[in-house]
Amino acid sequence: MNVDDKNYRERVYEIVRQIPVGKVMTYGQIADILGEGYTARTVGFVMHAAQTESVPWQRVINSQGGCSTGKLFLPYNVQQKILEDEGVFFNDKGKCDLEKYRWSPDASEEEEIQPSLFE
DNA sequence: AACTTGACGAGGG
DNA sequence: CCCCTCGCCAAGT
Repeated sequence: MNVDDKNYRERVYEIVRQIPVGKVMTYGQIADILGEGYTARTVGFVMHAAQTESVPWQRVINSQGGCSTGKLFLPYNVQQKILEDEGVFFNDKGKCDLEKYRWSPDASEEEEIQPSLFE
């Protein structure tokens, strides 16, 4: 039952570690995968400490397609810079096209083999 | 044990 | 389309 305690963070890290280069996920998206009881705020809180957990924390952005790193911790758009370096394009407003870069774990996790792909 | 904070998000103006 | 408000939850004081 209490499989969670503080292990829900591990679940977050596991999910984030699966995000491929050039793709991103939103806090709310991850919270939704964790299940009921978890919200985007919680995921954001976890990600705050993710930098020391060897996870591609930069691939998690807000639902608006921008980086919420808050300009108070990092010099400035460090996260955006890294993502741009990974191939994610941001417009002059600091937003990227989620429809294009959003990634879902079950999309390539559970469907690891696609028979009809060779049709 | 209560109050405050924060890498969020949806909705209304 | 931008801005403000309110709701949500875990952690730190």
